[in-house]
Amino acid sequence: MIPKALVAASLRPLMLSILDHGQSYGYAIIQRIHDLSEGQLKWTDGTLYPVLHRLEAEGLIASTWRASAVGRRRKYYQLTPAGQRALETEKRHWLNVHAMLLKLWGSPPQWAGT
Amino acid sequence: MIPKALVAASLRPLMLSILDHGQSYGYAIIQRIHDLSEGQLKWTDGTLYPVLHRLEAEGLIASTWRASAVGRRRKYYQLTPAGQRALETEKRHWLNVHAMLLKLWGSPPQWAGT
DNA sequence: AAAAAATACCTCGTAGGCCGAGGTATTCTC
DNA sequence: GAGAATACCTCGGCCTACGAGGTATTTTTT
Repeated sequence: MIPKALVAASLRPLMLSILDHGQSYGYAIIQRIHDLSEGQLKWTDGTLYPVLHRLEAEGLIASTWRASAVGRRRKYYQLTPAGQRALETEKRHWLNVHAMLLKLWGSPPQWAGT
Repeated sequence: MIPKALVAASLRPLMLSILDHGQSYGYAIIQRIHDLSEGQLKWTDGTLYPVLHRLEAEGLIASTWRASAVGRRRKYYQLTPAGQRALETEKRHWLNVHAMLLKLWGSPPQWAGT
């Protein structure tokens, strides 16, 4: 199971990235995450909704209630321009840290080969 | 500045990876992180030591006090075999999440090119 | 047409962890 | 021997994931 801290760190970038592909709503996002991770990562709605609300409060996403063909109405979220910019920033930060890890993983440990 | 959650998520993998290159001690590790990140990431000792203690309590690293040529004595930490395995697990988890992000970043958003 | 199930959203409390502030011990410098 | 530098440690406040419990609407079952 993916550690809590890593879940926390990937929540925002994943959310913003998913919405960058088009508007979506709570349950669909949970499903999307589950699929993308091939079952490794499971968000619950208790995790998801607070994040959505926080992102909306920050102006990074905007919501609209809309009826669907089936089932009850859904609250669709979509990226705002600020959200697009935030996504770029999140990307940069993630890649920064990723680069650090690659540096460490790339060169073998001191005692390798002896 | 790197977001708190991302700092938290990278703490353990970075720590284990650094020690995988050879034993080290608190202040040196802080310095190493600072260098690796090119100034992006700054750990404080208030962050570092609790993590080191936790890792030691989990048996992933082991410590030995040793005098140095200059300054006061230092507590050197090194990876245990369990730590090596934990590093591999951390790596796997990180790469899992990284793969999810790449999937999302790799294919362009729906409306791209229109 | 009730009752039950399914879909979809929301919120609170607990627990866990970062990290600023404050503290100790040792060595070096003047 | 006073002060600075090095190195380690700890406490408390704050933030956040998420399980449990809750509401509203639609669909299915009997």
